[in-house]
Amino acid sequence: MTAEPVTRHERKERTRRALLDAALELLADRGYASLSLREVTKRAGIVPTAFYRHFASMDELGVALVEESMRTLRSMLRAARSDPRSATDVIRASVATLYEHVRANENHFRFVTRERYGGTGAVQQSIAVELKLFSSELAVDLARFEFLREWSTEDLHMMAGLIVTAMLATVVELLEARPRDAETDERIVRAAEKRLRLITVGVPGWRSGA
Amino acid sequence: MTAEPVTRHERKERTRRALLDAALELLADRGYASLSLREVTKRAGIVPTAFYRHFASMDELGVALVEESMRTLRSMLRAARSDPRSATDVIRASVATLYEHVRANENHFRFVTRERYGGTGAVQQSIAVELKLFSSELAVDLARFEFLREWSTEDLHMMAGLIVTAMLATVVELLEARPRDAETDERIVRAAEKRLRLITVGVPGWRSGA
DNA sequence: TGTACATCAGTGAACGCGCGTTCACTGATGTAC
DNA sequence: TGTACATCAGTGAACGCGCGTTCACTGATGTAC
Repeated sequence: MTAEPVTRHERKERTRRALLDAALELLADRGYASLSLREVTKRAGIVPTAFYRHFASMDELGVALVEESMRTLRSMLRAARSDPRSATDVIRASVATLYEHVRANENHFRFVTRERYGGTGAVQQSIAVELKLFSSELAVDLARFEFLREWSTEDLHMMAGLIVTAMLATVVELLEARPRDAETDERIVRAAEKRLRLITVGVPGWRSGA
Repeated sequence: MTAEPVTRHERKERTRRALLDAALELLADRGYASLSLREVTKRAGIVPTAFYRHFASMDELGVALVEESMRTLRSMLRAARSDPRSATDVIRASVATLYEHVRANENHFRFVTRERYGGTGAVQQSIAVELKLFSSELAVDLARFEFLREWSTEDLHMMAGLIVTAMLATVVELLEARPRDAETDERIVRAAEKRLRLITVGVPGWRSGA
């Protein structure tokens, strides 16, 4: 039993966290546009007007959620890069990393996949920008592979985009998996690996000028 | 100048059509969940309460939009099947058909791509079901190709799902194309063809048991 | 360490607004004879 | 064809509700001396 002498700054940070978490929880089965400021504050345990001590608007909170979620996605990319399992099978290791990160951060992944095409609000624009950057990072990673050495930058971006799209489809499958058991997860992971294999198995036969 | 002797039934049908169109127009830059009954009726030119003469709820109107949109997608699939251009290049012909249908029915395609992952409402569930059926239809089409003869049903569905996902990504690119000119469209169409080629070029090297 | 004042996260009342839905209605169209 | 009644798409007033935002406030925490 500690006395917990929290500073005012710490308290404020906790409330901010509570607002973000409340929003993420409410987003479990709805779109961001349908969230109301009053709902979020109610769930966070503060009065509606106190919201403005932390964000100027719901849009601002939404963009903060995008940034936080993209941090999760980038940490996943970093983990995939340095995964020792990659030595034996890059695809298997990458999908495994994806799987682990999705299950550990379902709210973030659900938010991104849901809002990705949701409209033209500040949240969606912010996600579009971030996902393009993310896709570019992946393109750089792809360029390191020996068998992709002679590919043009444009083709690498095309492939990266296709992989990101295929991976996000896998994310959606994982989030909507029913029943929620190891067998279903296993099936989805295998399908994701197959998709990636189908994409990469064509690489040697690829003619850039096609 | 005809006298236009419209029956009561015809008038009702026109109003229903006006409601559907009003909703589709409002959906140009927002998600379905953010649409209000009053907005839709206002744009359709009727009083809010008259809405109930046509739909029991906004959910019901939304599901009607899904059915209508999926009819557009199916007509596209039918057109692609019988396209004479396929004789020389199936991929090029299919992407061309997609392109034409998207530009001719932007509202329907925008609606489907937007709402696909939008949440767990009646509209989203309805889209999920219809897209699965659509993907299965495509799998059947794929089975007709000589070089896919020995593929398992499961693998054909996997490939069909990947193609649908890649195609819907292309749809989004077309709908968000800026600037709106022939050059930009051309670039997107070429990228879409490349993606499909990358997917299919791997087919001969595919090991089903991989 | 003790005091006096400043800061500021959170409160609670109040506002005007658009919402979905009810209800009794109107008047043109449809139908039976 | 003409009349009398039925149908029903659309009207308009009204309701209670949750919304975002304003404002003056409270009282605990922070700071200066």
